[in-house]
Amino acid sequence: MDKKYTIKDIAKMAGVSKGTVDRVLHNRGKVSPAALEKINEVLNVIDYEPNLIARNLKNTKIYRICVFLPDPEIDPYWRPCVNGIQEAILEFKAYGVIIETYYFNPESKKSFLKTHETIIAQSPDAVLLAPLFHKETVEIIKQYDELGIMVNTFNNQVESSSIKSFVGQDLHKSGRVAASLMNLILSKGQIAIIHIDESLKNAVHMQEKEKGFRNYFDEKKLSEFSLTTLKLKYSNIETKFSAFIEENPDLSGIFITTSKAYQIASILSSAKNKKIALIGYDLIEKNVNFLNQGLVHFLIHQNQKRQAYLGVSTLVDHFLFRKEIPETILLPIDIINVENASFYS
Amino acid sequence: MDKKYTIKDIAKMAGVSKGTVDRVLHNRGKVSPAALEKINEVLNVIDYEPNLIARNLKNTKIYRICVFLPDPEIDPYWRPCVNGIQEAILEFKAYGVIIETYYFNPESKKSFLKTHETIIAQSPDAVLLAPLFHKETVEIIKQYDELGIMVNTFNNQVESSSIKSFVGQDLHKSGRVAASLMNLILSKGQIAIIHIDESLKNAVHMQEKEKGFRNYFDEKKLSEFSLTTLKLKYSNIETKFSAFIEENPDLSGIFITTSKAYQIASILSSAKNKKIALIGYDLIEKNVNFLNQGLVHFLIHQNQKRQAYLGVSTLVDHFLFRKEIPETILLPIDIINVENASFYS
DNA sequence: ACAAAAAATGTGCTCGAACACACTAAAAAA
DNA sequence: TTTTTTAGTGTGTTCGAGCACATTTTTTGT
Repeated sequence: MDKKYTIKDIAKMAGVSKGTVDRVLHNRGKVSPAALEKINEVLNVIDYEPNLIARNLKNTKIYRICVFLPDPEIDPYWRPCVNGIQEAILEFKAYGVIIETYYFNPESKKSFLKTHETIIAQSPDAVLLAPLFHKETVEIIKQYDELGIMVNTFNNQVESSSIKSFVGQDLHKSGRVAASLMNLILSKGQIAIIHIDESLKNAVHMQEKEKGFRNYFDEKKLSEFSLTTLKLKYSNIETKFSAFIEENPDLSGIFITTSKAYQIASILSSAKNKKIALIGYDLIEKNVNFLNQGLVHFLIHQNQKRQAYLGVSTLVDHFLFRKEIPETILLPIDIINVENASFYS
Repeated sequence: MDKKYTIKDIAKMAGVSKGTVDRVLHNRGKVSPAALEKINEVLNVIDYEPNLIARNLKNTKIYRICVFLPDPEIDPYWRPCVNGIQEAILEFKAYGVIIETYYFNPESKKSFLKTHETIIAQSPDAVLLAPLFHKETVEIIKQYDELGIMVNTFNNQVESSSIKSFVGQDLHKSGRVAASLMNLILSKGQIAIIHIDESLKNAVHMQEKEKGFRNYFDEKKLSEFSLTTLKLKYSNIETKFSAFIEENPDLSGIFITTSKAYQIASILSSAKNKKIALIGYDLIEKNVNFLNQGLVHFLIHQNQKRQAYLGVSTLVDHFLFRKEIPETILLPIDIINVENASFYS
């Protein structure tokens, strides 16, 4: 009853050879109607599942997957991705899957394209890609497509018909989540939406979050709040933000659309400023420190590690186990405060 | 460089036969010091990883894992677990792993022990167990141990030296998480901690959550709050709770330690009561409905589905891939509000 | 009716690890 | 010296799917 049936079993039951069973199962070669019927009869009765282990054993092909992402040395946001990929490397090494990471400078389209060339030269079976530059991304995806290289994207969404899959988060919704939390902490006042980013290549990212954030307040008709947007660059954070605080004494909440909440928290802490509600992104160490100090109220966990891991593992599942690659995997928008933070790192 | 080395490769390189390499790798049989050294030399240079696929192919053993949990028909709390197990069944069927579920009546120790007998009769390789009755659990675990059946537990923690592993959540911490959210919604007032449970077998569970909840308020010295505990049984919820509301007009928050928040929300909604902050557990449909209506503010996601899935998959990983079973897997305490709920189901 | 072509079916090898078994050579016991 | 033991090594088979190739059967053409 529980027995695992093999092709040999089926052949014996149907009174044919395993070759014929194989032809029926894979719909290849010539099979007489009589044999077809006999085998189908058996297949209808028993519950045949091919042994994936045996199937893959024969397949000595080594799969090469290249992961193409910004250099975490330049933008530490990508550091957790590397960990997720590392995990995948160890897990799938034993299955003959080689996973390699290639970094590019997120500031430089040239570096992006150059890294792309390097990857092409490796002739991988698939590429997992963090598509920062829209136009260039569409271009290189076209190239991969022509070379028959499967492409999967993560973190940033790009609309292209050649893209098979995307792993990431709904940024608009994550902005709304932040807004709902802000609305819980505060009952009125001015709220600043602050974009801080070194590369400014994440403009779409940040804007999407802002839209979601504003959308929540608009939808709920929360007129007792006023929302201001502020863009900061690495070089001018301290001066520009201090000036902003000065000009807006009623500021009661800040939503930081990137993982740089700690920079704002740090300025606020040294300024011994009155309580301002702070909501940011990502469980990086500096952010968690300020969360523990009570200066940051909530962090939204983007789970880059899992994004990268899933990006790779769906590809591996496809190659090794012929699983279908889901079109989009949207990771949950985890709400983190000081009490549950420890479980997410 | 990237090559996957096989035992045959090593044998050739060391100038011995694959049998000798096998003896060295598995430390069995007799090997001359000379051969040992030659092989170790090769092993030091290359990075040999046995092909798990080939290893498992030979192993035609069918593993039987029995999952032992309360009947979801009696307590719907366990419904998601069944889904998680179903997922595991499909995923591991192809590897010759049979996973069967056995239900017991959570109200009846007799049913618990009877189901246990049924499972013993199956002589499984491992059991995944939701240990409701403490004394009986310790007893049956001893039996499993003597029969060489591996035991893994989930959801409820039981201290026993024979238990190999536990998958669940830190209940004390989850109480603290609820408290921190409550403290965010309210600035003062009376808060009720309500225990609702049909079986009352989850007493330890609920108490642990209450302890964590109270611990938060104690630790923060939030004297502007007063905490009251209320125990409700299925039969008397409506009357007893209505009376409680009447007696406590200042009640401003309720923390429900089980998944029955919807029952309280339903009473509050029909009573057209003034805003009372509600925090409960579990993303069951009725709870999510009240979350969407704004009557429930937060739900804490216990992720029973994942608990059950991980409970099974760690066992499978152990049998199939000889992975070590982690002693405890603590799932994150997910904070859910109306904005991010959709991503968790 | 016979050869040739086409259709249908069966056989046998491969993948890599694991392990049983056969075998050789050297050491110990007779 | 011959026999027995044991240390050490190699060979060969198994697992199940997949596929190339060989073989048999049937059909077609002349």
